Amino acid sequence: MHSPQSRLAPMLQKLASQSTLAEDETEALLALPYSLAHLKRGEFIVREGARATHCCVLLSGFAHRSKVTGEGDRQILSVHLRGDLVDLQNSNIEIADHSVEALTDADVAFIARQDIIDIAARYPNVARALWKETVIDGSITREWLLNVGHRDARQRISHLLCELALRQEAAGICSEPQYEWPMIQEQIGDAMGLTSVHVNRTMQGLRAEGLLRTTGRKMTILNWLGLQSAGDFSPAYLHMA
Amino acid sequence: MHSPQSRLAPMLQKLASQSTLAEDETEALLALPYSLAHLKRGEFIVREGARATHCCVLLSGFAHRSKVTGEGDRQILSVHLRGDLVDLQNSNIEIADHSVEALTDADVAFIARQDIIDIAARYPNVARALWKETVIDGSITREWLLNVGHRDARQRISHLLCELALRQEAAGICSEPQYEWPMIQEQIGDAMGLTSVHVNRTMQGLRAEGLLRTTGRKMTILNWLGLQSAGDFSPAYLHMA
DNA sequence: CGCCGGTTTGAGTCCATTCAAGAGGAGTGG
DNA sequence: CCACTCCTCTTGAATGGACTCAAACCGGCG
Repeated sequence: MHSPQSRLAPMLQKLASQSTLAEDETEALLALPYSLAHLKRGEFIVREGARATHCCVLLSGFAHRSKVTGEGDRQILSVHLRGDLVDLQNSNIEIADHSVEALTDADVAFIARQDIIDIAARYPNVARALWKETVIDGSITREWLLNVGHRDARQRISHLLCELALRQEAAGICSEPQYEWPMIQEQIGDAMGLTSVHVNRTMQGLRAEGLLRTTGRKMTILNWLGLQSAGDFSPAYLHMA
Repeated sequence: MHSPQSRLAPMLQKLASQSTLAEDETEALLALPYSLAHLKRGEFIVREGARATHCCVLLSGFAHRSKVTGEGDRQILSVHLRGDLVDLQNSNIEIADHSVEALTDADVAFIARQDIIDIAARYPNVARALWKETVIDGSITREWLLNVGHRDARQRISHLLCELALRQEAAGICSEPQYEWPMIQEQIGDAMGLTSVHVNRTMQGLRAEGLLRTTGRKMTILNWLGLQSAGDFSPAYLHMA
């Protein structure tokens, strides 16, 4: 790839893993204007209800998207890692319907909403790739809905662990059997519709079963098949190549 | 609109309510080839795991999308009504990640996947409208995730009632205070992660509070503000104009 | 060394489930 | 027109998974 050095390479890698892009399309994507930012854990990238002006690409670290109920309970909607176009949907709508927050320290690039719209208008195949990205994001959200709606705590948590492990491998961040584990138990609870207390007890169970081990912010999966079956996990919904 | 009579008008109405389309774009959409089918309640339109070949437009009646766990529990992911492009995401992926099923008798039009891709490639603004449709669909799924993850039974059910009432109004199907009610209690349960027994008891509560009345497959909302507040409902996530 | 964020533990409570069984209503066929 | 069936809604009683509300523990860091 002989285009000028762009920090957007992780985004390209992600898109290319799900769509085929021509040379000129790749170059146009890499040539997108962007601004960089380094975020500390807990900083917000977008706030629910704010006017959407930019789309954020994660260059390193982890982020999550969330919404809150009127009573203040938070639902984490998805977890994102390097290369993800975190709030791509904001290219299409005026007002952000959820927040985006850094889960760990993170490097991000902001691309102006209009630039996304323009490149999509100029390159139909790029439009299709971005659209597909949105579709896959939707598929993951639907699986989470199934997870939260119809699986018990042990299954939910195992399922989440499997998903993030697999996505880390796909993004080339980590490989079997050790993975980054960016979430604290309270966040797992907010993602899975459980309390942190119950997450704690359930994860103790998983460890006791010999399925995994955690040390700090790392996780080791000791029994991949076991964890997969504990989580009723099958990766089709991720639509990986 | 002086284009040849097309049964796809409800789809146009839906798209036009969320995006502005030029005359030629409208005509191209209405000129899409399609095949018609009449479905009986309970018939499947697409099955999870099947190869996606067509995209389905609802011309009348209701449909839902769903996934099942390995244990056979069903999660209803969304409910659709006239004008909805029910499985638009299938234009972008090979294998359907969920099923689509008629909730009532319904008329549908099938549009070939490739035709959707082609029209999107030719008309960037149509691509954008379809993409936006996908984005809004995702927003609704995310609100459902919040609903199922962090609200109690009374809130969940009230929220669902509010959403479907509002969408029926937007689609011009019904108007205050009486609405179509296409779901049986077991389906409400499958949508909200509850058992039909508990749905039953909870809805008795809502009726006892004087919030609504149901007769057969119709529902009357007696206290819109009350139901909205019971469901912690605010319509921003629907991204209506 | 003491604070702080995160994890762990305990005991009591509750919302929702399970497992039946019964009632109502709409359609069907004799 | 009645008997029969199927589907949906309703009700009851017992059970249980997850929650609440603390309090204690633990490791890292200033």
